[in-house]
Amino acid sequence: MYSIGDLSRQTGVKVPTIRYYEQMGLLEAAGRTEGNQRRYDAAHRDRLAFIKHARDLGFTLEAVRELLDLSGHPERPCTHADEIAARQLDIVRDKIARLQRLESELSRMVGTCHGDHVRDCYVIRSLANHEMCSTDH
Amino acid sequence: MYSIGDLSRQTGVKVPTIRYYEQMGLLEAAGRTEGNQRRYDAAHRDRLAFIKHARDLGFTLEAVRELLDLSGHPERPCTHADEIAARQLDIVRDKIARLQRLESELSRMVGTCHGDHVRDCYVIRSLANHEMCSTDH
DNA sequence: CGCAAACCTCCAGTTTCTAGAGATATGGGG
DNA sequence: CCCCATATCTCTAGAAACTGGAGGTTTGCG
Repeated sequence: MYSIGDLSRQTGVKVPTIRYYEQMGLLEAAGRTEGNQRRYDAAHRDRLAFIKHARDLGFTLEAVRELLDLSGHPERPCTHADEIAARQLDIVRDKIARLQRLESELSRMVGTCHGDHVRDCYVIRSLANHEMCSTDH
Repeated sequence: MYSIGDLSRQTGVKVPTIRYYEQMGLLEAAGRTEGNQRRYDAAHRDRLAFIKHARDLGFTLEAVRELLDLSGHPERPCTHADEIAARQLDIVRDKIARLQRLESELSRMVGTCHGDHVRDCYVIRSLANHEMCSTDH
């Protein structure tokens, strides 16, 4: 039996976040001690590790909820889980592409401050003037 | 003189967001008509375009505030603006790196569903079992 | 047994908007 | 000159996913 702090240390999920997940119905409410403190078992820990892992991968809580639901029904076909992951992959790829465009624009800005004054500053000027951008955003 | 809707169309910033920026002190409060509607001029439009551009580049409103402040003082040295942009570039590069790790893990998940049932599903299994990951996160 | 650390609940704040309700203003057509 | 659709006004609440604090109770070690 683990306390909420034990669970937090084992999974890397902060204590208030664990309570938040319980409140959101993602993590089953734990049993309590006589003094009303939560006590968890290994099943709770595994489920929380699953949630943490999925969150680290950028899944929304809504997607995590679906995934958890699926994992509780091993007899169902797994196309749906694959779909969720594929959707998430699309999102991640899109984010990467957009960030790379920003990166190129920002790196052109940085270190190009030759003038001593803001009036000549490339950073400020290129923010004020969208025509200086090569990419669209 | 532009109405708030004109300004919105010209800059691509939604109407409630313009009001929000005014409330946050990023955009100077516009003059009003007799009937209490906001009326903007070209200076407002340029400033809002600046904000929009910086937000698109991922700067926080706090950073935008600093940048705007700097751009209002052309006589100051521009090292600070360069620093802000450099910090942002670091953040963007870090995000890209982390997203690329996620991308490789997700792409290993997707399309590997050979079993028909969730019990055999790679997506679910790899979420439940962190040891299947090659990268750290 | 004493006491510090951990735990409890409840509520507010974070960030950056976005959306709705209910009321008023504007501007073009008849 | 009036009508009416559309735009605008203010105010408030909600979204997402937590995070932090206040004020009070429980645990467990020495």
